[in-house]
Amino acid sequence: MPELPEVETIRMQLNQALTGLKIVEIEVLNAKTFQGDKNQVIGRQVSGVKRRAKILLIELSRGICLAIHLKLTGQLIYRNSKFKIRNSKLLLKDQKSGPFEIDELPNKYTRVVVGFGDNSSLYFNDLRKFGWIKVLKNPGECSNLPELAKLGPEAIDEKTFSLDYFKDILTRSKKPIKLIIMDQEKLAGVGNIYANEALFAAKIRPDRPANSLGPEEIKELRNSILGILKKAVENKGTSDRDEAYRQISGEKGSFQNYLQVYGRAGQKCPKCGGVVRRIALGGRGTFYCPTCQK
DNA sequence: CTGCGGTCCTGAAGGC
DNA sequence: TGCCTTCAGGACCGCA
Repeated sequence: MPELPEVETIRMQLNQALTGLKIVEIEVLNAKTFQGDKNQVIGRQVSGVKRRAKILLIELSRGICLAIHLKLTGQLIYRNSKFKIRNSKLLLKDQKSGPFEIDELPNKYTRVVVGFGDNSSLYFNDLRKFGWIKVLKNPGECSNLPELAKLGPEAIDEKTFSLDYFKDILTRSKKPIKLIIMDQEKLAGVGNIYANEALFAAKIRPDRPANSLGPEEIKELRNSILGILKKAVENKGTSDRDEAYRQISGEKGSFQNYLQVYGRAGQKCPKCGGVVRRIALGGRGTFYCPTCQK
């Protein structure tokens, strides 16, 4: 599922691909996915692509902005004319790592298609239909959007996500620590995968009450969150089991190769050889090593 | 304020 | 084989 590193990867790639292009068409295949008036964005040029937490902001001319949340199964795939058909599949040309097979678009999960002036297209695919695109009229005042107004500091930014701030929010709650670091109002951008991985790296059990962490543990957990998010961005995100997340080319990320506990219930802990356990916290799958994490 | 559970949605997996 | 039930999961919403 797309979390901060996946959305940041998509942001950088879209910023490179879309900046300067003019939107000429919006095709809405699932009405609930696109909220707002598409006529307000048609004819406008992309000035840049930003991100806040897990939300993408495609900024357009005249102060209009498209906000996009991929939720669980959203993908943004960008296609231009550098494709050719072979055996009903498409192959991407001029890839450094050699051509790779990608599906034809639109597919059965395509909910919105954005067409640009150079004949390229951006496909919003979303199996579960939880994701959305919203038209914002005042991007300079993104606080107008409830989803943006309440967000905590960016979990990848060591300045606003300071040690003092982290200590403060942890000492105020006795909720399980994993729920706190996944709470977007307290810390923005961490989802289930990176919460599990950061807690493993910091050797802290996910069900520990937040206010039971000592000063060294708090420091260690903050460093783990910052470090893992940065490494995940360097690896262009995690394309795990349900295969939902893709880069805008359709390629997978590679951070799934570095996962230690997420999705590995019953398998050996990579550190101690014990068995990774799965519990439920806040109704979400939670993975940890009972030996390594205290 | 906190905490809990329902809701959205689809496909995979399990039961019989 | 095939139908039916269960479940995952980010964020919101309503209720106790």
